[in-house]
Amino acid sequence: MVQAAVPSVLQLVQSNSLPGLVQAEIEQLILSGELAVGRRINESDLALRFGMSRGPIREALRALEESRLVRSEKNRGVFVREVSVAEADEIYDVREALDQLIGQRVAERATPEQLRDMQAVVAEMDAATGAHDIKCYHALNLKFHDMLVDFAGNARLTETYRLLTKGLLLFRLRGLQDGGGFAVSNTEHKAVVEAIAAHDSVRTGRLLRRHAVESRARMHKA
Amino acid sequence: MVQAAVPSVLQLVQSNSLPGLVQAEIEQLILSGELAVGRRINESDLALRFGMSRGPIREALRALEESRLVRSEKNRGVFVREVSVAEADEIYDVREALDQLIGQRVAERATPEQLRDMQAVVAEMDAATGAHDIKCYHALNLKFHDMLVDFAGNARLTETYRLLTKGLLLFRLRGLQDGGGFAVSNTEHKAVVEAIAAHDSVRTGRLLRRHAVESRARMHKA
DNA sequence: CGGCTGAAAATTGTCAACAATCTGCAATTA
DNA sequence: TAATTGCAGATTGTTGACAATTTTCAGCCG
Repeated sequence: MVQAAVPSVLQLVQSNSLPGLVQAEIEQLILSGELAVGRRINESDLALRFGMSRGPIREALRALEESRLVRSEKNRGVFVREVSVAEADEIYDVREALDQLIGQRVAERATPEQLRDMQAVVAEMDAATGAHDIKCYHALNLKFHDMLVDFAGNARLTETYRLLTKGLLLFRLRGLQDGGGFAVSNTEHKAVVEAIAAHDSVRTGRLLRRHAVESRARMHKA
Repeated sequence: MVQAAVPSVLQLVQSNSLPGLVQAEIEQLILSGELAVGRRINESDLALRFGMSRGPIREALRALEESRLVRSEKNRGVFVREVSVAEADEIYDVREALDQLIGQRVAERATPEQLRDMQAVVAEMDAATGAHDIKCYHALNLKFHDMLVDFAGNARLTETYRLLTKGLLLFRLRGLQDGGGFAVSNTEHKAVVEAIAAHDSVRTGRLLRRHAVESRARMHKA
């Protein structure tokens, strides 16, 4: 019996190239923390693990280097990047500007259905806050901001934003701090969603930017 | 700012890897238009041209794919990307937001020496405008905006901005339009530099954003 | 004449081997 | 003992060959 739900592994393998697949795989390994930050990545090990030769692995690592998830030293190997506080600050600078843009656009374009989806996620975050489920809250928080940038309807903006977000994710992996203030953070989310519901693009932009600013402040506290 | 001699080819080859070198080389080939947009890139040809095997070429192409200068189709090859008007519009959306940020930061941080450098480039652009030297004006214009983002003092912002700018450059390669309005464009530059000289970050940000908006409008006219 | 078929050529995808370089450690020497 | 040297193992860098796939084009049929 065949599972028709997933777009079928066959099609995935046919459309995406092998290096592309392992690129996504390695990215997950990094973002999940299984490949510790700062550590060297052994090409042969990965090749063995994925059951292929080193060629595709090297191509994947080259792509990951371009997206700044790894850095490469000639004849020494590629390392999982360590994002410093200073660089996280740089990223936040850019992110604040982009969040304002995202807020404006999403307030202009969000459909009623999309609005309901966002409200649902915010409600789930409330539940996670009540249950003190930090992991769940983080996952939902990521999902929420992913939805926002998607609903902004600008593919290039999405790409740019995701790239920066990955850098921030990498930073948090260094010393996974609690950060605290879930309730406060979700209060800000609610205000954003309300502004979107009112189709007030200026206010949404301002609120989402401020949310980024506060998020940066919470990072500094930890 | 003076270019302090090239850091010697030896050092370059020792620090940068072979794929990294050819990546920069291919990027130049694309941005200079020598590799026409939309055309397929032949790996063997490039390998022959640069005197190496296909391995490093493939790695370079993967990196270029990640930076969206080429797209890759499985078993068919990689193609120089064609940037549509719609995508150029998307890029401009992001660029406007970033230009405002750049303006703010540069107004806060620019040193007197940097200010003089910027004024010098603007003067050169005036000369190029008088001589109707379009090519020269374009080069100086690129240089000017590169200086601005550099002087903003945020490396990640610089990376992000340059990536988007390359996309726009690729778009212009499709049908290299004159666009017109050099004099107008440089008038805007002058206003920006004046605001920087006054260390008025809010005004500089607003002006630089508006400059991007006008630039987009000029693109649409052509 | 136009479209189909299929084999040859061209091209990409992957691999395994070799060369170059780095790392760690033991032996040597002052 | 501390520093240095040299060797062995491990790892990355690059290559050429082969497999898989696509493209091209001549021949054929309607």
